[in-house]
Amino acid sequence: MPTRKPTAPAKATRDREATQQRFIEAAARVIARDGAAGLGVNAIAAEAGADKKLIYRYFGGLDGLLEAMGANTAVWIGDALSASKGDYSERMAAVFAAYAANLRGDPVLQKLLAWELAEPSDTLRRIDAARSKAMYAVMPKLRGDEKPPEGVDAPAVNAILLAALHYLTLRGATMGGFSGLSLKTDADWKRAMAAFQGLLKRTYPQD
Amino acid sequence: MPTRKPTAPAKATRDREATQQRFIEAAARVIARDGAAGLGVNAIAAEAGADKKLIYRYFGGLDGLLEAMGANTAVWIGDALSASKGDYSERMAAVFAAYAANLRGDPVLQKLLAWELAEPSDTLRRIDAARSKAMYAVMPKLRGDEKPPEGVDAPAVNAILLAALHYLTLRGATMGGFSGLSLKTDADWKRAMAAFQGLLKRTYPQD
DNA sequence: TCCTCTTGTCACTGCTTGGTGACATATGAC
DNA sequence: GTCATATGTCACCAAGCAGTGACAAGAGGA
Repeated sequence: MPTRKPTAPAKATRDREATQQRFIEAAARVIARDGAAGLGVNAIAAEAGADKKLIYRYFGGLDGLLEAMGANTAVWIGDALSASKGDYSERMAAVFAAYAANLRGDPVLQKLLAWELAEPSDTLRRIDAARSKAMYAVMPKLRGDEKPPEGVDAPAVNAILLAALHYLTLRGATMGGFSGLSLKTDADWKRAMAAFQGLLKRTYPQD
Repeated sequence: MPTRKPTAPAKATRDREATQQRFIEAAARVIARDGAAGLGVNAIAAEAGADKKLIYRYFGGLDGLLEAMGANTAVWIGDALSASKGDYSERMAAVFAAYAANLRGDPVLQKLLAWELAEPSDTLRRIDAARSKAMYAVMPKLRGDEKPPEGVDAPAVNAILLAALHYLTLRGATMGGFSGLSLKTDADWKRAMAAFQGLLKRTYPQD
């Protein structure tokens, strides 16, 4: 009795880079669908239609694959800046709105953000560092020459508003709202963004 | 050959309620230590020093146990309200500070909040509903008779600030900071709370 | 043609998980 | 005392997991 089937057709094409890319995209799909919970070499390999052994061979394991995936994250900023006119608070609000819309449409990024809050791991910390560098770099550019008003701790305020944006986005995606504020429809988000803009207006007044 | 050891001493005392309580406390310890990831009947039973079978018998399963645990959550509000003097923004800031301090010292609640963001489940939704009812009930009492200023969407603003508080607390616990704002020491938090208070002051001005 | 290295496939181990059936024993009613 | 029942204990199962060794087969150089 043979312990081995006579043969399998083997992959039609033999292309390491293409296979790696398939793994990376599969990992993103699995995260978007099942979140960090259902993440594992078995699930990713099944999604990619390839063998999990290759994950170890090409990426050294699951962590390596996730880092490779994190390195591929898009930039999602930039164009919001070019279109920014008006005073500081208006430009800030425009960037906030653009960032919010982008975040709301990116389930993978959402899951990564949620994952970071749940369990700190060195891998996640590295992914976060690479990703958030782009965001931090925007802030000074955004500010331009203007100084924040007296008595306003601009970095702290911006961190607060950004934190709220992250939290509300995640809550909207999972629970549909937070603290009595519904966050399902576009109208809901318009209301929320108006409140953000109001806070910015009052923090960085007339220019 | 016997399939069974002659005998085990059996629990010293037989007390269903005490055992249930041991399970509830063990579940809280496991969550505080390992987060939602390492949660499971095996881990909880081991932590409680009891048999997992009893979890099914007494709580109907893991979900029932978690709900029983959620029902035991403390109130964490109330005394902050009694000590609240001054205008609306000052009272609000006092409640925020009290809530923040309480949240920062409650790893179980932190893990539950993070878990809610990661994977929506009916159980978590029920726990959240029970817990947040208390918070929602505070808001109107806090507001008293005063009306919010024209053009201010008070519920949205409060949701934003509360969301930021949650997010920054979780980020501080896992990553030690967010968006360039350090959130490790008490001084860090004093700075953050000052920024919160500034936002409240500007939103709900002189009274 | 032959030979070697890489890419891909599969079977298998060891471990952990959620969940259950079978059993032992303390407790309290009678 | 007698005995039913609640309480606690343990062994076991099927399923899923991460990780690895052995093998097949395409690709390309000599």
